[in-house]
Amino acid sequence: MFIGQYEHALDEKNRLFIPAKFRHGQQEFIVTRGLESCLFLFTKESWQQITEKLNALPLTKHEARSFIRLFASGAQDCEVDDQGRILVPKILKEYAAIGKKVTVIGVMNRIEIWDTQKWNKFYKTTKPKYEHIAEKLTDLGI
Amino acid sequence: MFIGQYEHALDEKNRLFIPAKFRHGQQEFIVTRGLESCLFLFTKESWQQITEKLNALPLTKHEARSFIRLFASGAQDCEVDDQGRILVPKILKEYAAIGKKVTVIGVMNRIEIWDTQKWNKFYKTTKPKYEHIAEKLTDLGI
DNA sequence: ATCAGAGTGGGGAAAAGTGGGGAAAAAGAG
DNA sequence: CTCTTTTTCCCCACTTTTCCCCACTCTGAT
Repeated sequence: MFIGQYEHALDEKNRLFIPAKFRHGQQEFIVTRGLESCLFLFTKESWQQITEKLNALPLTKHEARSFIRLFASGAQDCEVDDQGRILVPKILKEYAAIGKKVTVIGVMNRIEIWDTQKWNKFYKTTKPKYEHIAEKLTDLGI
Repeated sequence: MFIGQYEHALDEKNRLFIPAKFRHGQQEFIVTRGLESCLFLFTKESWQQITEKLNALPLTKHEARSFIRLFASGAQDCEVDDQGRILVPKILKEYAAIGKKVTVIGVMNRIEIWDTQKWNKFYKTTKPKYEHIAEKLTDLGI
């Protein structure tokens, strides 16, 4: 279960540090195009689960096929080096419009990689909604 | 069940003492961004319950994705050290604008961490309302 | 007075995080 | 196919943060 938020810099060699709390032993991740122009990072296990779910989708639908195409074509293996970093593929870096400053967040079964500016913007606009839903949760006795 | 109010200082290493009455055995908590810019501290068990309820919430896909993103990104594991302290993550410290003096309160199934100044302000403005609501409750036989 | 548990503070080792050099491998040009 | 350029990877050196441990104070109970 990945949770938390971290800021890291992408160095000139496009290497990104993966926080120690996200690694716990994992030597390898799968990166792919995410939603809202961020990148998704999966462990091998959760990648497996997702592809299984995708395969269960009604493939006759044109939309589903297109989605899987983009999802799979953007995916790539990422090895973690001895310093705990991965190399961000150029294509995905461009897709997510990642600059020098990067925000890495844990979202339960996946890790997301955001350009820090974009993340801040997303955070700002989504926060009011968040508080609204959070109030609902506390009303439910949480 | 957490009740009570305590004041503690955050030391230079951002460590916060958790009152003994809040610990009873717990070696680990989950901290998250709370409402009214304080921090929530959950036990692992109630965290589990929350994530389960989250999945049951009737939200549109996009809403759910955004909410889980904010919720998970604001959360973090906190181990209690041998002295009964946790390390407050920098990002969350900034979020709650916590200074040197901290007020820790028990709110039933969660603990809340407030900057003492903020807490006092909140307390002052809410107290009259509290008495008002309390009167209503006594009408109900409580 | 003594003791035990609660609460504070700090030193120092270990781990996390950062940056860069240079070899090996891959890609592109002629 | 060969040579050059770029990309990838492995290694080393360094800074910062986190964690573990010890020592101390304070308060209340016996």
